[in-house]
Amino acid sequence: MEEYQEHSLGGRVFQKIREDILSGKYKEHDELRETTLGKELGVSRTPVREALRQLELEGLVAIIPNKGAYVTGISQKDIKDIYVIRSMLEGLCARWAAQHISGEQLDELEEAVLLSEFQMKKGSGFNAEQITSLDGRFHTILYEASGSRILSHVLSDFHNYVRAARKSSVVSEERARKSIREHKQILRAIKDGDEDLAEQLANEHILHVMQNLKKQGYEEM
Amino acid sequence: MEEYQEHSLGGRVFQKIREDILSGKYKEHDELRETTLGKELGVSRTPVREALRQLELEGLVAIIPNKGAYVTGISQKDIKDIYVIRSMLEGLCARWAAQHISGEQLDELEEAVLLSEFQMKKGSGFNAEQITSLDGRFHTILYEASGSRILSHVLSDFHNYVRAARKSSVVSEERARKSIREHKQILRAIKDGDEDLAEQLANEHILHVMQNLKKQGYEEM
DNA sequence: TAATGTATATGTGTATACAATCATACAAGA
DNA sequence: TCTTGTATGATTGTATACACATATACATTA
Repeated sequence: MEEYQEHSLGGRVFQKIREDILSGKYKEHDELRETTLGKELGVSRTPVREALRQLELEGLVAIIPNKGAYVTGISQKDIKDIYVIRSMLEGLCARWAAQHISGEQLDELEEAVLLSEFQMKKGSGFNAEQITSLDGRFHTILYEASGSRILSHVLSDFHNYVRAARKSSVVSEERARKSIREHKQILRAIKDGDEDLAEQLANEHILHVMQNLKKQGYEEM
Repeated sequence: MEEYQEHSLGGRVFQKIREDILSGKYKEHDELRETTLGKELGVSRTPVREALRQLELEGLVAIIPNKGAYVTGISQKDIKDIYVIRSMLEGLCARWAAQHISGEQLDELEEAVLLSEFQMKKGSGFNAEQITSLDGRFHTILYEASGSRILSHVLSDFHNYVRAARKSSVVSEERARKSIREHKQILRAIKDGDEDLAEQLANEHILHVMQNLKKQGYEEM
């Protein structure tokens, strides 16, 4: 389904601009000119336009007809709101996953957790990049396991939104360890088919991530 | 922010195609050819392409590179899922609204409720169109009153998604009456600043809408 | 007959051209 | 000086042209 985003120019332009907005390269109220962006990325206006229209739908860009496209960006409050919403929906997701998950998906979840533990135990290095990626993997599998296209879609969107924030979230090795432990508990509950526990744990897991984020200098939210 | 959607060709094409998918004119797995759509709507391929890319992001269309765009549509299960998710988020929304709502927004909510009651009491006619519109208005104001751009965005999206379903939802005059009464109670709780009650009532309100939907022949979900 | 290669047609992907709109600068008049 | 009108440039909106990918039909060959 997301093939397009990877293979086409327009898709890559979309991802690139989104990345640049989320990472802070383009700041609030910056004007995004089609020709300029096109030149920077080495493409014509057409794919840039398509990307900007998509970004508007995502709420990262505001388009004023016949005038221009302006960065809306994402504030600290937005991130906080997303985590609150996510905590509720990840709970629901875990509950549904406990009902619907397939054997194969269970295996994939196990693998993600085991790989995470392996990466941690490998000690010394503590590859934040890898840990973040595996964390994303765990959640993505969980989304699909919910059996709900809609829920998966929303949660994936949010996940993307806060990716920038998440990078700084797992840098703490201590938090990473706890996070993996929590993943393990969620997995256990889902395996046991304990919906209530799975929901509660997943809910708390996100709240913990949020609390950790606050500690790391996002307290102005 | 949504100016673009109204004034530009691309925006209107987007809305038109979305409407046609949600209303069932285009069915699951139908292929949407750019040239064909362009001819039908009297525009060139360019705005059609932009619209299709946006629809892909919304999940209503799947694009396979160099092949075509296919309708994904929205199943009964999708609608059911949306209502479950909405019931949680509308609860959260009402809670936040109870905290943040402005005097002006309170007035607008009151007005929406009063107009609804007026429409109902006018008896005889029972303008479903009007009632549905006012229901949408009530919720939209509530979304904004939450003070959360993110939450408002998500809920608006869902609202749009199930608009087709909603039309058949309020046709029952009895349900319309109850719905308005529930709106009134939610408004009261928000006015009193009773967050817990507002959340609970809004939550139940959506569940009631869903139950009503089931009664009306969506039981295969 | 079945399999494979080639030609052709259809549709998408991207670039470019042209039209419409908006912003700015500057000049004329009150 | 301030306002208003006009010209000019820049930028977006839309249409079209061309390049590329894919599917289908048909011919060729084993």
